[in-house]
Amino acid sequence: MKPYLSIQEAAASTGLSPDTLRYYERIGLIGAVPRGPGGQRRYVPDDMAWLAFLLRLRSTGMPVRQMQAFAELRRQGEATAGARRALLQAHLDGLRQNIRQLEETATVLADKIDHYRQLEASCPTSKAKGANHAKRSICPRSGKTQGN
Amino acid sequence: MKPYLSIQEAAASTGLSPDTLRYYERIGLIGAVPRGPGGQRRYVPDDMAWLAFLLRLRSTGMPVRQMQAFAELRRQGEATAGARRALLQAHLDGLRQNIRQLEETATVLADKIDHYRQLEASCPTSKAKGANHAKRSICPRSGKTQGN
DNA sequence: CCTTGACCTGGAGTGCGCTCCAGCTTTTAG
DNA sequence: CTAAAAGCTGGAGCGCACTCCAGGTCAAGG
Repeated sequence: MKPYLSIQEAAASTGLSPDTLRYYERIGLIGAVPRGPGGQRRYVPDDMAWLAFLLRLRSTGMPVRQMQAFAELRRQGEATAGARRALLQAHLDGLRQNIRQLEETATVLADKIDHYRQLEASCPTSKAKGANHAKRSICPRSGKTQGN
Repeated sequence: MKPYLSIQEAAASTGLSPDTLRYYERIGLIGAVPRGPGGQRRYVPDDMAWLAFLLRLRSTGMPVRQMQAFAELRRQGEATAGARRALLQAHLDGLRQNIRQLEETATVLADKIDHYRQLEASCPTSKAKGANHAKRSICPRSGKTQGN
């Protein structure tokens, strides 16, 4: 079995494009991918694992700058383990807060959708008008309150 | 009490900049904010509520294009309630999936951090080398496996 | 009345994260 | 051996979501 992947295979396996892989290398997110005799990149399992981790960071909204910082620390070796842990910890803290926020908004959206559903179900011909806060009937009366 | 907010007050209360508020109006995210005699914008509570909702959508990653679509539907009135609900529902579905993904990554990060912590704690002088998957000792032996 | 600061408009500029391109070399299938 | 496909580099270009600017208007305090 091949002990490495071509750039195209690496692209397929990460979901990134070859251009993006080269870009990541250029900006130092992945440093010095080993090359074959013709100068082509040979992505080894280590590279792939690192890429997968980068993608996780990216998917949680870490900006490229920060990933660069992390990559640089990693390149500097063992001595930076503490700094790397701190960076990850900070990111994780932010992420957890972000998740809470998203969950809150998810319930708000769900409520709004429910509201729409009720409007659609219970206001016969003159359809719903949006999230007005009417207490008695959810059907819109008149006046031009424009709900969301 | 003032029944409206100046653009600056609206900015302060939403966390957006006055420029961004004007920009949102230009691109149709908020339509036709009422104006005072001199042409200045007067943000009324309805506008503020709508803005708050937009910000929720934005914070959950909805692209401006989609918010524009939603705003346009809203402008078209009651008849589009169904479409709006569908749009929100789709967004909510995506959001829920996104949250799950983030949670998964959060645990991965937490694990990685734990791993770092153990390395730092148990490998005396030669500090940690990263997330190698060694089974016996977590302390790095030799060879150049570069962990994350 | 006059100044000062907020506001207005249309349009240009910015930072991020890619994405595409030209021009050339290398690899691979027939 | 040849032709097509894939890779390489350096640099330009792009879409998004703002952000800033010039040049002018308006309004509120002294």
